[in-house]
Parts: sequence; structure tokens; C-alpha cells
Amino acid sequence: MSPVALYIQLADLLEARITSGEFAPRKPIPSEAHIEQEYGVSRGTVRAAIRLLRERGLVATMPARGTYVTERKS
Amino acid sequence: MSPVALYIQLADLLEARITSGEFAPRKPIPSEAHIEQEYGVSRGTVRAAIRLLRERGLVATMPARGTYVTERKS
DNA sequence: GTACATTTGTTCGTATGTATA
DNA sequence: GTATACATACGAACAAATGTA
Repeated sequence: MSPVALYIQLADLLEARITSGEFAPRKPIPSEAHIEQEYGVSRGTVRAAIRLLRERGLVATMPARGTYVTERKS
Repeated sequence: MSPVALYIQLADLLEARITSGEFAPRKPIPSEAHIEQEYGVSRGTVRAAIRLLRERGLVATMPARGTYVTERKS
């Protein structure tokens, strides 16, 4: 057994939505509260996933603004 | 050998920082997350240490606020 | 200028599972 | 079996910043 933590699964899901183009560069992804409801997970799990996305360089978070998809070169 | 549990060592360290005056009365000590990172231990260990400090009467914890150094008579 | 809603940031409380000694 | 230690996950409350009406 090699269980994958929920927040990692969520980060991978969100990454897929970014790389697919569903969430476009320079635009915000849904808010933490929105993702929380959409996936039925806790806010802490959402924040852990988004932290991973930041560490992967996919997004940048601005307090009281939102989390934005990073500009990527193709 | 008389091994001392990690959370007890941590409690003693924090107590020293309180009695030395580094953490002053009526002021909060660093958050659980901060101590966790500072000492590289898990949150459970931090909480066990703080629970000891409470039992020793050195601090009082307020949910969602922080853990405060108790007023001491000299 | 004020009030309100939205959003992220922070903090402690609780529970569960895994691993180790 | 018990105690320790870590990681994960959910909940709740409060704070701060931003934007808008």
C-alpha cells in the first residue's frame, strides 16, 4: 500500500486544470472556499494543495486577492 | 541511560525562555506552527510540550488566539 | 468616509492512522 | 500493551487586507 495524501491528489487535480488551460495565466483560480465546497474537503487541505502548486511554480497567491496562475512560457 | 521524551525536553527549553524573560508575562509565546518549524518537531510534540507548561502554571492557552505567559509574582 | 462582503492568513481543538521503542 | 512521534484531515474562530456599494 502506498496511500497518496488527499492534499497531493487535490494539487494534482488542480495542476491538470491549469495545464489543460481551464485556468488561464494571469487569472485567478477559484477561491479556497469554492474549491473546498467543490471537492468536499476542508480548507486546510485546500491550502496544503495550493501551497504545493506555489512550490511547483504554477501559481502565486495574493492575500485578500486570490491565487493566480503564473505566466508560463510555451 | 535515562532517555527524556522529546516533548519534555521541548517543554524545558520553552520554560527556560519564559523564566529568562524572553517571553514576557501577558504576551503570547510563538504559535504551535512556529515552534514546530523552529525546532523541527511535529505539531503533536509541540502541543504535548505546551500542555506541560499549562500544567506547570506557566502559560494559558486561548483557542484561535495563542498561548500566553501567565502573570507571575516575583 | 463608512459599511459590507470577499479572500487569504493565522491559531488552537480534535481525531485518526502509521511507525517505532 | 503503552508511550512516543510524525503526518494527515477536519472544524472553528478570529484577524487582516482588498474591493465595492
